[in-house]
Amino acid sequence: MKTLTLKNIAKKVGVSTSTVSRVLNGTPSRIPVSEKTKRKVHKLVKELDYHPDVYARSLRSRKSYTVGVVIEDVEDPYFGPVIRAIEETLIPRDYHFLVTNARNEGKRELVCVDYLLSRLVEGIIFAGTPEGYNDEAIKKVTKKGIPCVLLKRKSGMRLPSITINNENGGYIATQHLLKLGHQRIAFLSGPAHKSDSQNRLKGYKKALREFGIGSQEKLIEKGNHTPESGYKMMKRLLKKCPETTACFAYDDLVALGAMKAIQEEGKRIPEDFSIVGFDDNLPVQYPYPPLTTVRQPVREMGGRAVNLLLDSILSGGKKPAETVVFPLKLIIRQTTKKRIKTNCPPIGGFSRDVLKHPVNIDKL
Amino acid sequence: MKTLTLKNIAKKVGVSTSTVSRVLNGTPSRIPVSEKTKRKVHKLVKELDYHPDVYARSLRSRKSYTVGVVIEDVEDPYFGPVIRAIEETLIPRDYHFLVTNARNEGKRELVCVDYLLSRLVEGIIFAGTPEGYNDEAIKKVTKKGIPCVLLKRKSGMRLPSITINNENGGYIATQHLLKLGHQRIAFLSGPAHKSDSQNRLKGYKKALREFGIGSQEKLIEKGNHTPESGYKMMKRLLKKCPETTACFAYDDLVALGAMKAIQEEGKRIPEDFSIVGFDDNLPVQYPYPPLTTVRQPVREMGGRAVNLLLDSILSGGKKPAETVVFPLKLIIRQTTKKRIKTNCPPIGGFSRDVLKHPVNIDKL
DNA sequence: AATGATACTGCAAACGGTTGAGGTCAACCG
DNA sequence: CGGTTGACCTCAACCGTTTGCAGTATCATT
Repeated sequence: MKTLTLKNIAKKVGVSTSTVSRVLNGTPSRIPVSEKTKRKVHKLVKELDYHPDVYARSLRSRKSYTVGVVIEDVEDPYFGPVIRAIEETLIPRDYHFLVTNARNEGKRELVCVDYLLSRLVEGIIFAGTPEGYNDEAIKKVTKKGIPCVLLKRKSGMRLPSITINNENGGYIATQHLLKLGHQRIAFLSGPAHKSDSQNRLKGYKKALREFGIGSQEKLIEKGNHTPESGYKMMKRLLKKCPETTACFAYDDLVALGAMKAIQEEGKRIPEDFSIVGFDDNLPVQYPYPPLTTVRQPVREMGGRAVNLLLDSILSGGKKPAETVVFPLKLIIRQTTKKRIKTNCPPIGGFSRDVLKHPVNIDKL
Repeated sequence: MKTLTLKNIAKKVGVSTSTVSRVLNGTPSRIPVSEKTKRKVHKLVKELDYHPDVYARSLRSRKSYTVGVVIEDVEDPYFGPVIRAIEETLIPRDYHFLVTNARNEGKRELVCVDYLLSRLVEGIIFAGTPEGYNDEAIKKVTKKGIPCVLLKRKSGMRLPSITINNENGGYIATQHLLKLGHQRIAFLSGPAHKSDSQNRLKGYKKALREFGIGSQEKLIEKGNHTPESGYKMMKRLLKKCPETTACFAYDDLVALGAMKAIQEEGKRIPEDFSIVGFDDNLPVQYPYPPLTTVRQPVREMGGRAVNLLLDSILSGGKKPAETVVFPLKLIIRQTTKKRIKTNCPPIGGFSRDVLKHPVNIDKL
């Protein structure tokens, strides 16, 4: 079977390959093609189901119509929806993509990038921040003038980025608990050096302040973002401050671990203890009880990353380094509940309404 | 900056491009190259960090050194490790891969396959069985003489396949519960028409039979593979047969939903009720309590799929349609426990030891 | 010494497109 | 009517490899 080429089409229509090519590529270099030939070519292309050869095309034009994606870790369920979103946004814009896996190792990003560059990708999305990351891979790419977009990827470089408002996330989570009447609210932090962690903590503190409750150092536990860590943190916390009735966890996995510790200590969720997570990955919607959490609009974020990148590619990389911050949404499920009043006096001894200024309960 | 090409290398070494090409490709068509030139070329290639242009190479040779992967649904966390495993096995064998997402829609497989074929992939792994699947996509590929491997992909075609022994999985899960002294053991089935479901059920029945306990229709619930379904099945079950003390769930998600129902009904896990799941996806290791489950060796399966495919490609597709069945392993965590004897009489009224033959307790 | 085989190496034609530099023709301008 | 313009189209070079074919040098064989 002969392969179907431009030449075949050209011969059948009765024009040169150049013309057919120009019809197919929307006539670059301002050379017009008559409507009649256009129609004839398009008709035949459709009839014969002709698709130009990717390799020939890219060899000549030195373009790949492809963008690369460096995923922090494909085994992390967080990135499934990211990939899906990227795919869904890219295809309609006539681009394709190449996924690579940094395996959660910063230095593997370089391997990924080398591969992508050898494939002549026209842009790269860095999705997520692997451990031990640095900017080497990103620099290598930008140095070649290839546009990058950072999606939840930390970096010291000024580049278009997609992020979330971690502070606001911490704020709405904590506010929710406060509105339910909780006062002794703990924060189970992720890695202390991570900015995510720091910002969620900021929001947590801000909410407490606004409700006239100062933050207490002893209610803030530090760990990392695993269930084991959540479990340990909660164990420590309950030993130290058994009167705690609620907590905001760095993320859903931490929350899952914490829930285990809470229930092990004989407390019921949410009757005795309320807990809020962060992320809302699919699988955490169904532990018992289903987790109240702060949802990231992952799909939208992935889509936006693609659009930012494509705009940058198509405009010749002359776009400013826009940073898009996505809003977060509290998803109320069944791990949070109104605090049952006990004879334990409220913190500070007076009601919220009376308070005008934050009080640091450490001093009381 | 001039791009580094074969010609540059050739000129510097003082030979023709043909020779350099032959050095790099291990002399096809049995044409020898002197050791001296080989050395010189290799040295220079390393020094200049030359990598042949993928597009030129593929255009000329009509080979892509690439295999395609059709993933049932990238959002399903099951496939993260699959992708990782494929990657890890492929790279050392000097191949690359292209991932496509069937989005859990059978007919989208065709779109994926078309894309992969346009990229001249040399083989395709079908990972997972999307809903509404049929063999059209697979047929399209095999018709072109391109090797396929099926990884947990159902199909009516005789092709190299990677599967698990579902019956054995059902067996070891149920056996575990039986050994703990449970007798009224339920099975929360997945979609009844799925062979996975049927085979796990078979194993379940077999174990019961071996322990001298017949299976009871009323202890078998039918649903699909979601937590919601697990929740509903368990609710129904506990209403119908409150004396049930254990269950084997179709998969981890079903188990998660079931756990919710169990705990809502005031039963403790595992003190009052034991439960075993299936799959052992990462995120289910940390609900409260951590789930006892049947683990699939996903990594190994992915790796094996790649090796099967590559062998088939390199041998020119003359390999037989081998089917590899992977063993399953029971991972005992904290949702299963020895049954506490109550005054509820054992099924059949006599002990296990006395029984030589299976008894259908429906008849008792 | 002529012949043949063997070990290398180079030439040049592909592979299937893209694209800049003309070429033709009709319409339009002064 | 000569010259310019714009629309439309073709020529042919080129992208960076691979590979069939042919060529040369070396060496053993008869």
